[in-house]
Amino acid sequence: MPARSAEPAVIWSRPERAGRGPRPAYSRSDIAAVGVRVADADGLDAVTMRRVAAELGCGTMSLYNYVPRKEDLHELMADAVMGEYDTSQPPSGDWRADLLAMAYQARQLMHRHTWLPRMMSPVYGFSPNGLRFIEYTLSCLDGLDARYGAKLELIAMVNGMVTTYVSNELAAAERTRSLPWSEEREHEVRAAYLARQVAGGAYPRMAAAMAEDAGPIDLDGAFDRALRRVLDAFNDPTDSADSTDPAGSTDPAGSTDPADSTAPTDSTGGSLGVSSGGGSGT
Amino acid sequence: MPARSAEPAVIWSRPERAGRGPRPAYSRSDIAAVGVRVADADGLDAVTMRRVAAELGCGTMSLYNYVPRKEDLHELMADAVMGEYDTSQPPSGDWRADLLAMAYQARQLMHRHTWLPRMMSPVYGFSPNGLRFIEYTLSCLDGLDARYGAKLELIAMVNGMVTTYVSNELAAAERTRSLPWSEEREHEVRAAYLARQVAGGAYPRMAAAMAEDAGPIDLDGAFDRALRRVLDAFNDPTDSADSTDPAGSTDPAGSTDPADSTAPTDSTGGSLGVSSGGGSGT
DNA sequence: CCTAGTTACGTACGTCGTACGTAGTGCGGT
DNA sequence: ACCGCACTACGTACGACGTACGTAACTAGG
Repeated sequence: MPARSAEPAVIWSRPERAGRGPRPAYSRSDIAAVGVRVADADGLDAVTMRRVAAELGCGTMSLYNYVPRKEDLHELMADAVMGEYDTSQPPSGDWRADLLAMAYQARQLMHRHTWLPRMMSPVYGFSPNGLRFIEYTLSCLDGLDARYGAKLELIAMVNGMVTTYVSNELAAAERTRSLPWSEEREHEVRAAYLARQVAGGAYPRMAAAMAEDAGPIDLDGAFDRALRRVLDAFNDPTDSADSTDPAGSTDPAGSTDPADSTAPTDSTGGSLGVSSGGGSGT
Repeated sequence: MPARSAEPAVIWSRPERAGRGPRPAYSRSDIAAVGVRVADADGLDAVTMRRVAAELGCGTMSLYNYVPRKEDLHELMADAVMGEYDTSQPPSGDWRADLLAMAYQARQLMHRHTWLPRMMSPVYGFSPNGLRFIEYTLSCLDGLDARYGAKLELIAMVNGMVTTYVSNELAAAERTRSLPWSEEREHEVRAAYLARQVAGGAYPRMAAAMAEDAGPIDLDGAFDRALRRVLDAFNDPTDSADSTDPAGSTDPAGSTDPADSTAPTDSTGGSLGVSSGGGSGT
């Protein structure tokens, strides 16, 4: 990836329409819609500047007038699908129920747009529809006695769990299709490997797990219970140290890392939100 | 990405050393170590076949003798860092405490290798160290009366929560450094945008959140409590519908999606595990 | 010892994001 | 009115990337 020139701003901070030149031929939502359509149809990797520009009906480089970086295209897409959240119903007064309902909405959203979990990443800036989502979710939490920072963290955690859960679901679903070498062959090879490893006797429990008849685990139920528990955990601050205690309870060790347990400061930013990019490091 | 030729197998199913030709100059762990080193130093995106081959001391295409696809390189890397799990201590007998300890180990692991969360994805096949990790964690759960499928799901859920949590942590940490345009400028622009949005009055709660003095939220504590709750949730199957009930309780709606609430079958595969790739779609 | 299968690796193709230059366009200020 | 400039449009091109392919060297099993 070549060096970036300038222009720090998140895309939302630049106006969609500049005053001076000829009027833009396309709107942001046009572009976002194309991106979403391509991603839905052929996967996130198919969303290239060239492809989107072509489907939009313009030259590749013209797209850069609207979207300075590909990352911004992703942000547009994420914002677009977050517009699908239904925030019309007023909060019921039961914040647990409302948050759970939002979680299920998120799950459906990710089912409709399976590329969404891949770009779920906490990001500093919030998109318009992201703000709308957060504001609504916060309104669901009005009955919860906590600081907004904590509420945002709760929302982030719930969103993260949904992402985790849906990722598992989707991975299981994807596995059954879209193998170039037929599902059986793939399964066969992997199962053979696993069986060989397990046959050594080093992994008796894994062996038992494989042998287990695997009646349909109530995945939905498990997810539901876990979610409710997390929600409850933010309500009453009872038992922290239940009875027993692990090696280190609240924050064991943590020495050799950079940026270890430091600084949960600045609670408003970086809590949740959908966006892309995801810093590589350095 | 060009078309793939053949060879379905996961990398672990091919022997490291073939009998016939000259002896390979490097081992898998050599390669994995280089990949990890590069990723730790310069981010996951810096892990290219060329770079790794160069640092390894061989031509680019020679690397393909060891690693048929870049994805497999990632798998090698993931396996390598999963080898850092300490599974030497026998389970204490308190599975909650043990699982919590493993969660903290995972957190530290992701702090040491910040690229790890990005390739955390449930995958069908398990790497050697992944198997070791799962086997050990399952042994921690010996005292839990549940099917192995459920236990694997629990492990997956905990891992997912850790990933979510650490991703949040890292995003907050990364935000403060590694901006090409100086931190202040970035913050300034984003804050300006956010303030402008919020100033409209459409997002009163977000405004309040921003105005909040943001004393240090007990992020660690919140995570710890949430984790413990989830763990407890898998123990006693009491309250599903606590008192109130959201719009849809166990599985609301779910209509327009492909692969909606179907099929949690096959519990042994696709539960957890570290790997890369992550299907794009289609 | 032979030969078949491996390792080593340079070259090359197709793709990507995107910097840059040029030409055309229409609004804002005078 | 008009003029200038900021904007749009977009072709070309560069430097990555993953990796297919062909060739030369090598070594273990027959």
